[in-house]
Amino acid sequence: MSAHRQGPVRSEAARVAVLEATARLFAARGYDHLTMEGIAVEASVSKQTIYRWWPSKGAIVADCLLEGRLLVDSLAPPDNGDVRADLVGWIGEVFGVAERAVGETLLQSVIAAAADNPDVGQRLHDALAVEGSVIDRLQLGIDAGQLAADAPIDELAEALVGALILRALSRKPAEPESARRLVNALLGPTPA
Amino acid sequence: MSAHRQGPVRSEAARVAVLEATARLFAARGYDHLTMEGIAVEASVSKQTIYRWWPSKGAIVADCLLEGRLLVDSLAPPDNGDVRADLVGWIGEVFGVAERAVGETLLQSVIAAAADNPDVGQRLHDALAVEGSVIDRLQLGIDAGQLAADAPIDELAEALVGALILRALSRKPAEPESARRLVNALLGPTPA
Amino acid sequence: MSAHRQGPVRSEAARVAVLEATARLFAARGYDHLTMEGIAVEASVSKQTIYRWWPSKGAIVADCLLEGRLLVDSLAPPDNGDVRADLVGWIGEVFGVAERAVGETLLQSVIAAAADNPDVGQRLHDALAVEGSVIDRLQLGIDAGQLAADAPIDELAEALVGALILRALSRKPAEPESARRLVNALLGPTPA
Amino acid sequence: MSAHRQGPVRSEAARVAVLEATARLFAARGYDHLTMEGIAVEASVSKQTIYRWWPSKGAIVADCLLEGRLLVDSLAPPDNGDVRADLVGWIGEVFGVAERAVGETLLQSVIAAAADNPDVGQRLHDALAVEGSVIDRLQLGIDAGQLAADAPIDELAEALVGALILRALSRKPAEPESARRLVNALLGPTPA
DNA sequence: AAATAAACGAGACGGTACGTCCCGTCTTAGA
DNA sequence: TCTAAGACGGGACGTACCGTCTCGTTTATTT
Repeated sequence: MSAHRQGPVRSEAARVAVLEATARLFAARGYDHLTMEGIAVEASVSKQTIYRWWPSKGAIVADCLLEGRLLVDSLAPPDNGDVRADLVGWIGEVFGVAERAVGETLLQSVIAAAADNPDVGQRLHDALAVEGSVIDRLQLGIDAGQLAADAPIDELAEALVGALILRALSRKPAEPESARRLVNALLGPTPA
Repeated sequence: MSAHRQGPVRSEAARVAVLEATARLFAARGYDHLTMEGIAVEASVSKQTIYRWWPSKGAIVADCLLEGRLLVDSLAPPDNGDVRADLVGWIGEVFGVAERAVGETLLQSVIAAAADNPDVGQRLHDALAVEGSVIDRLQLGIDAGQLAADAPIDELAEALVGALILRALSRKPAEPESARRLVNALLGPTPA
Repeated sequence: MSAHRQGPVRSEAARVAVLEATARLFAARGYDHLTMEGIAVEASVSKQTIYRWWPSKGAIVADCLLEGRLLVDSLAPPDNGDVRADLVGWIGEVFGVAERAVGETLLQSVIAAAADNPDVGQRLHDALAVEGSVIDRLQLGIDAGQLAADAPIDELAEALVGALILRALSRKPAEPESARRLVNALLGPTPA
Repeated sequence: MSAHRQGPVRSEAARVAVLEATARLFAARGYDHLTMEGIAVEASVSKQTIYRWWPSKGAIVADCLLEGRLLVDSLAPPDNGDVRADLVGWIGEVFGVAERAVGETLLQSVIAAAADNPDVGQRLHDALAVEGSVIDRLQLGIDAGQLAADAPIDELAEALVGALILRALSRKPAEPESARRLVNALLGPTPA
């Protein structure tokens, strides 16, 4: 007598194969062109196995995001001493990553996934605006005396990332000068 | 002698029927559930007529946006005297509009459309951040002496709208308090 | 060790439903008005299921023919003792069957199908001229001493059926007298 | 004041262009692939002009047939002295013509057209079995004493042409030997 | 060990929508 | 008033995926 179930357990190999296949296809063709059948074939897994563990392609993408398979670490702003300069540089890099993919996908694809699926939205928010990266960098700026001690870093991070997303959506090229203006508008000019 | 082409001219009735049908279905069921066939039926128009003039559903939605059939005027921030209070109220209203639709669609749907289609992205950017509304309201704030004369209103508008989009994507409920914090973070505290 | 493939097996129910629906629609509206979509609906089967197993409507019709779902047995010439009289009667019957359908279809429809699809052509040839019926009846005529022992029954059957087809194509009404002349021309006059 | 109608009369150029285009496309791609739009483009004529004068593609094909634009004169059996040999040779030639086209079309295409359109059927019957050619040749055979004076040439011609059509439909290759057997079966062996 | 049962690959199934082709009718401008 | 050009509503095409459902095989428990 026991609560243990009988039979084989979930295959880790299948789970990983699905996530890897998804990340691969996502990067290559974008969220829209991602299909359950395509993932199944790419992962050499049956559709049933996918549907057994994930309810939708959005859920798989959310898991990929959670495991850091989609947006690479290089998406964390660097720390070279100057908050403003670091953020300006980071913005350029983010767009660079975005444009690496076919067309210009990646960031837009993630946005599409987020618009389609609440989980992805949550994770996107966390990944970009919360879980460290931007907020941490701003905190370091405060510590270094480059920002006011009471700067509302949560809101600033949100606004900064939001502006980035808006630009990605509107396909405005991200010139350094415009990035600089944005950062200055949010953080104020460099103190004397 | 003439460059005029021969034959019947594009049917304005069909054009309008398609845009109206699209706006109707978009509002009712969201961008994802919007289909070319559905539009054709709703508009009592043949699919071929749609494909003759628009390459994709994204393009139709972009035209709707351009003609103001999707985001109603109520999306322009009001002018009751106080920039900050007006913007806070407006944010709530925007999310209210969004949630009016089935599920919680509208804004998210527009974002999905934008992620899917460059034209929609452009128009979204213009409609929300540029063509007046927010920027105009900020300018009025400067005129009223509530904002610094040299406030970078273009960038601030972009950041504000961006933050809104990010929140819509992450499905964070928009409590007034949080809206207030965001506005204060961007515009600075009310001057004495 | 096994060559058995895995997974579900072809649904016999679907196969039969398609053939029955095809036979029904074919008889009712003719080959030209037969459509893949119509068959799918009538058979309550998805189009994909049809295309999975048949490349074209011609192929489905060929299968119907093979299973005797289109040209009923009554198409075999009877044996009432006199070859010539039996064939004359049979010709009238064939045209009668043909005219039962809307317009005057059936035989013409089969011809259209045959012109359209090699398989149908083969089967039509076999069904009418070879696989028994006419040839068998001629053989009985030889056995009964009503035809010369060395009569070239294969060729005669072919010519007889061919003449029928030609008449069907040219929509000449099939009067008994003309049928009699045809039979006499091919089999020679009744021996004394 | 007069009964003459006003305005331009039917354009002979357009009429001929349509028939020529039809014959060209028919020979090149067969009856099934023939389309009204294709004819209009090929003939540099508007669809309306076609529909003004012909009710269907079948009717156009019938007109082509009537003007001898589809089945060339070479389809008349030659006269080299021996009816039987001439007919055997002619059968081979007919199939040769048929197979000249892409796939194997021509004769089959004509049959398809006949099955589709009563007029074409009539004309086909006349062109092949009546209006001379085969019947005339048989008459010459009678005159030459190679056939019985009372041979039922109308019926024999019909049977002969019918057998040809049946073979075309069933895609049986037409070997000379088999053609010879057919001719002998119909005309009887060469008299001593 | 045997029995049991879940997970797996493969893939057939009823559906929905796609984007294209042609139908036959119609509207417009030019000759 | 006939014509070329071509837009229109409609219907069918053949394809791609959806999410569900068998199959037969493989594997891990539990008797």
